[in-house]
Amino acid sequence: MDLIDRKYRILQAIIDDYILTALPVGSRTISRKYEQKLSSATIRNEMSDLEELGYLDSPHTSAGRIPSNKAYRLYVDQMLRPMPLSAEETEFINRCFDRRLAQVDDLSMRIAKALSSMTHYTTAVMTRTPRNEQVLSHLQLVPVADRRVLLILVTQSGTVKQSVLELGSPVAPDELYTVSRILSSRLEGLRLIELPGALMQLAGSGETDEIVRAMAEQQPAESQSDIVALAIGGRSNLLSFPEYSDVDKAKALLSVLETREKVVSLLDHHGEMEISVRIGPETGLEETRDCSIVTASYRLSDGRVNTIGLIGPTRMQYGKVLSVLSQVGRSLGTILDEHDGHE
Amino acid sequence: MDLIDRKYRILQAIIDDYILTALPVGSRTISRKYEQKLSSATIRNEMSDLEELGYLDSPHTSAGRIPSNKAYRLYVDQMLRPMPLSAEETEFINRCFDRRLAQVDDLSMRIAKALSSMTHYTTAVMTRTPRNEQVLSHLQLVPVADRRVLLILVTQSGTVKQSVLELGSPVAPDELYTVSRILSSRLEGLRLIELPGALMQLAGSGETDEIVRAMAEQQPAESQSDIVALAIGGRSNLLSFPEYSDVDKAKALLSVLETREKVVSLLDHHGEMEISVRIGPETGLEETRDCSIVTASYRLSDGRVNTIGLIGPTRMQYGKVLSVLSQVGRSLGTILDEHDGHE
DNA sequence: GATTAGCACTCAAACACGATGAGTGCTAAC
DNA sequence: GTTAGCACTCATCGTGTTTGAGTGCTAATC
Repeated sequence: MDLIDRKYRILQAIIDDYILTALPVGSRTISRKYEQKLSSATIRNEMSDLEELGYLDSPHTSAGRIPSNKAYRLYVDQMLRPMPLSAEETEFINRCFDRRLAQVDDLSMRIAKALSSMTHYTTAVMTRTPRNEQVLSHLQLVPVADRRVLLILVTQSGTVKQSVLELGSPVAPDELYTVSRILSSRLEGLRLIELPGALMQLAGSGETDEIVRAMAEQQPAESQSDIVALAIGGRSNLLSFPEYSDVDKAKALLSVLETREKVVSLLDHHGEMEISVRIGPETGLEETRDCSIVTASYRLSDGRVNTIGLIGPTRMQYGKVLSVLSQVGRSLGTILDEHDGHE
Repeated sequence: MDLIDRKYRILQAIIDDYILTALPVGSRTISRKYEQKLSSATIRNEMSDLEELGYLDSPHTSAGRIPSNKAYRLYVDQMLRPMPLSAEETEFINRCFDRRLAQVDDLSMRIAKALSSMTHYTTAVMTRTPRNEQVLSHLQLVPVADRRVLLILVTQSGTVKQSVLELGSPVAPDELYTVSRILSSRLEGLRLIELPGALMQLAGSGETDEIVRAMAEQQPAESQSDIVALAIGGRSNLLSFPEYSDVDKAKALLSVLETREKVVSLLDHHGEMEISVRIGPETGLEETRDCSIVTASYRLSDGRVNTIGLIGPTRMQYGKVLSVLSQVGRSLGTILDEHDGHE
């Protein structure tokens, strides 16, 4: 459905204005601020058409019009002008990645905070580590208490997973080191999901039986699903939007952010796009039917997938958000290249 | 200042009622619901006295009275009746600690969520690991990339710290294992803050120079301050309280929860008490001047300090909160005894 | 002397009401 | 096709009124 040039421009003006003010926009406003050649009456006619076409809604008869989800869709897909970031903003983003990169979790939180302070939306950063792509690089058993042993698994991507094993009888520290060396050399290079099987096979081979069995028993439980790390920043930003001046709405949305599975489902978009914009019901949750979510996903070379998501009212500053996200993508790319380049 | 019995009872009734309803309570309410022997006029006289004594405030002339911070203080210190938990509640708390205990961080989050769902307040759990009490148990270097090495430090308490070392030139994996064994046996038993010094001394001893030096250089930066892990749950609960139906107030409080240092300062009370209740301005932050914070601290045998805090309006269900917290303390104690008992 | 009934008074909250003004749709003129 | 003009709608805002929960005070009662 092509919109003739003028309708198109008017629609764009309406969306721009509404995104800025959150107030229903009337014909007069457009005529004065955006299309000075046309009278408000003309605009009115066009707006009437646009409503009929499903691009505009009217909250009530005398209140101006607001863009529909369909309009936002069109806006995002076709109307968005590239909106370059200021030098300070680019600088700011780069500085976030500047320091010696600490644990991923920490970095995620830093990204989340930075993005929410730049955009004034709420940001969630998810790092998903698929179990079945993780390859064991090193294994270490460390005595903690008498019959309690800390098992440390290091994967080739440098991720560390730890868990505690309960043993039936005490084991001497020295023995643990020996077992660690043996197991480490035997199991190195296996994918994590293959561990339980491999351990079971080794289990019959001698005195270290019990440790191996304990490991074999514990692993399956943990290898079920991917490891997902979440960091969320800028929750309080939500409360600045007039759409959440109703406390109940704000509460509902905050509750969603407190439910891990819901946040994951919001970030896990199934499309193929690197950057995706989902508007209103497209977000997939009832509670977010008048939110929009913009996500960007990056697949790291070690198989991990990083997803950054911003959430806000459907009246979102898509232009700004998309520019910021793609700049972050570029910066992140640089970092990761540096990091993995020499492998 | 002793209050004669009747005044005391009336004050208690007022506080109880206000905590329940959040509405200023009038003389008639007390006369009907709490002190049926007395007429509202009598209550009025008593209330007038109580106001003069500083235990009650009146929002305006014809609106009943609300307890002052001084009243809450008295309430917490002297009026609180022990309020045993129901069987289900105790059960619920125990279940939280039931499963195989995963990483501390995860446990913290579980505690935070559980407490906030039980009490309907917001919960923060802080685990502070003092650098200078941490003793090295094991050290391992793991190759990640060509000139990038993952350093894993395991302390005697079972905590794992990891960091990435940048080397000037590549090192063979086999060499890393050898170095790990040597360093591990040499450094074991040292406190973490002693590491840089010890490493410096070792640095002259041979070909492994570079690795040791890299470690020595990195450690000081990290050993500056304690490690503090934070988990916060139940933020959205705040929005259920009528005192936060004003979005701006809610936003201000949520912002505090987003500022790590502020949360830490709220949880880090300097008193000696295991359980502390701070009311209004006693919380120490301007932003929380009409909140109360109840914290419970537990010093673990390995030197870590665990602090659990609940935050809500000064009109807080102190009885319930204190019972829940002390039950959690008991459960946590059991867990930790099990955990450390055999050492 | 403590308690209570009674009464005048206060004040926030709720409600009704009209004025205001931003907006629309329609029609007729340009 | 565009625009001026006009009748109409409706949320918002200020105003005034009512209502009711509350107080303080005084005088009568126990």
